[in-house]
Amino acid sequence: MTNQKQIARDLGVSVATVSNALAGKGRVSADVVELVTARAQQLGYVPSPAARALKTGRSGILGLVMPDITMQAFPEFAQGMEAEADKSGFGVLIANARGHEEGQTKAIQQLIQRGVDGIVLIPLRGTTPDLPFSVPVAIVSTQNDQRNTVSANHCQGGELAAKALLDLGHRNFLLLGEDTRSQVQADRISGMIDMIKRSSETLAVSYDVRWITDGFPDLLEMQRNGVTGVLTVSDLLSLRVVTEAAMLDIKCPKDFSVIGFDDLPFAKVVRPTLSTITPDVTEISSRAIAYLSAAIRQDEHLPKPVAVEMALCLRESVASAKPAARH
Amino acid sequence: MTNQKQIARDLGVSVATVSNALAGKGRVSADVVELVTARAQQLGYVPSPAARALKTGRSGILGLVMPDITMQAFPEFAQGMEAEADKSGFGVLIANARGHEEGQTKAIQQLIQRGVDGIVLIPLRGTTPDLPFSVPVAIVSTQNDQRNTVSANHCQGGELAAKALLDLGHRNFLLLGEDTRSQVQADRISGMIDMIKRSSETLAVSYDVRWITDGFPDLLEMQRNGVTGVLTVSDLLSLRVVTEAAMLDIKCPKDFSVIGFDDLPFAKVVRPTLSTITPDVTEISSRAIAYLSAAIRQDEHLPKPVAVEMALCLRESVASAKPAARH
DNA sequence: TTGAAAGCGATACCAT
DNA sequence: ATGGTATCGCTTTCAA
Repeated sequence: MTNQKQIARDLGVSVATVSNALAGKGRVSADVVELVTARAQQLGYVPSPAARALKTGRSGILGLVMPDITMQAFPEFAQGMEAEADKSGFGVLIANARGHEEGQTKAIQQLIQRGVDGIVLIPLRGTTPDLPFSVPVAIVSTQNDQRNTVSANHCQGGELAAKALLDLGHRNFLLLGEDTRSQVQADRISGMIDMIKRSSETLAVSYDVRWITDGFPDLLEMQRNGVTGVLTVSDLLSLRVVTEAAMLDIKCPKDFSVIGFDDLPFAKVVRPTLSTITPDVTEISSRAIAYLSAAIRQDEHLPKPVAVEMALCLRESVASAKPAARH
Repeated sequence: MTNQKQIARDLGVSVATVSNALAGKGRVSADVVELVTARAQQLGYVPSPAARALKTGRSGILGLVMPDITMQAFPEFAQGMEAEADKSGFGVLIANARGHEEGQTKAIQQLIQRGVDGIVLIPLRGTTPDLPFSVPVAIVSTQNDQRNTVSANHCQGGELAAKALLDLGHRNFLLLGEDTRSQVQADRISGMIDMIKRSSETLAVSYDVRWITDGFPDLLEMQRNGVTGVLTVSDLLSLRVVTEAAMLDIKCPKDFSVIGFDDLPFAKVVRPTLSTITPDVTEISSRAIAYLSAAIRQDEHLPKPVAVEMALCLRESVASAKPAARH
């Protein structure tokens, strides 16, 4: 591989000059800069990241720890992360917690051993990993998590979902979660409940919370109870509800409306297309990286924790409640 | 950060001894090894990857270039890649081609600038990127691609899907693709066709190939034509077919059977659960990495290109063809 | 404006 | 078995 020494020799200048010329810090005459960059180009010079890292103490690499790479919203998040990191000149090294706490700890250790400058951690549900002192960590969790650095505003997302159905005339709700240990899901559900309770002062509303770890709810019973609004914590659950219902000849959106979370790739494809609460992945990624950047350059003032607003995306899976369907 | 020099000073030995002790190459007395490792442990010593990379010329990092991170099978593949790379002591740096060829080229360049030892490339459909000379690249495409290093055997997968439905008595097929430019999809479809044609010597069979870029097929017409077997190139398409059909009161698997590809996460969740042809992601990843490992250590004999067998996974979306439904 | 030289931390060769 | 030291490629300080 071609290096600065070779360029220096070719041009009869010193490596220091080559380095300065390439760094563009203006210590060198324009002519020399011209010459050096031209020759560098010619030789296809690529600076050695190892040497630079050794000298500067920074690798320019961030680590991304996911609870389980097959987690639903991972692709979008990894994509957002990569794009935003790239804007700030960072590369992204991925690590997988493999679904358990030891894996998570190991993933963090490994990233450190690989010399990352900082880590973005999406914690496993229900765990509070002990963080390393050696590199800054940005935690993407939920606003109710003590150590949260940035997250979507899951409560507000839940409120948004509930409000959308309330506004369409729905009064009786099924709230569907998957895993009670997930703080994210708990926040989404609590947002939904808040909004429904708030409207109960002026309206006759009801809701029932179910977690599928206790078994999938009986949709026929749900219908008998006059439920027309289903709010789930994930598009995957929405998909399950819609298709299970179809097998019982309960049709969405004719018989009930449903809103999920995360705008997973299939949501636009399945019929009916699924309404969803979408996180602003770009904004979340960009803030996580801004936090790490600040921490890495040892800024005094680190960005305060924030919860990024979620947005409602209405598709075919919601419709107005028919008067007949109301209590 | 603590380094070898510090350990050497603490123990009154030389850095060379520390390095040798830690490397465990047996040049040092057992006592000293003991001492050194103990002190290293105490101080939480982590070797500097930058220094090691500079000296050895290897970063221990592989790059993974995806066509578009939101591509359907990405999470599984990234996970498999990361796990297999980890086994061989490599880290994985992700890069996103962002759906276009320039992005793909840029992604490759960037990984090189970050000092990766090798690259796993999943090419964008219909592109033949020019590869760098500086690092080895393993291409994961399809067996009909000249430069393929390892891939799933998409043809065989297509045959498997067709055979499964033929065996269940289906005779009239709709083959559904998404994008004609995709070599992977072309191979899957051609495998299906091969199998159907082969059986046409003894059976009365028919098939119709459609690409959804030409519009989504008319499922009512399909039913009128007596089609009971639907083979798609992706579970996402299967999902669309099943749910679009449900809206027309054409039920799967009562009225037709469907098999897709890739075993996407929702396939087990939607009702009916979707039958699919699954790639052996672990095997593919492991072979890609074996290839790169060999290329990196400049082995004479690089592994030959291989196509890894795909497997059939039968779920609720297929059933025997009812005699009445046959021609 | 340019150059010489000192490191960054680990490795490996050559002495001892 | 152990130590001294040159080296990897780059950045940065200090001199010229």
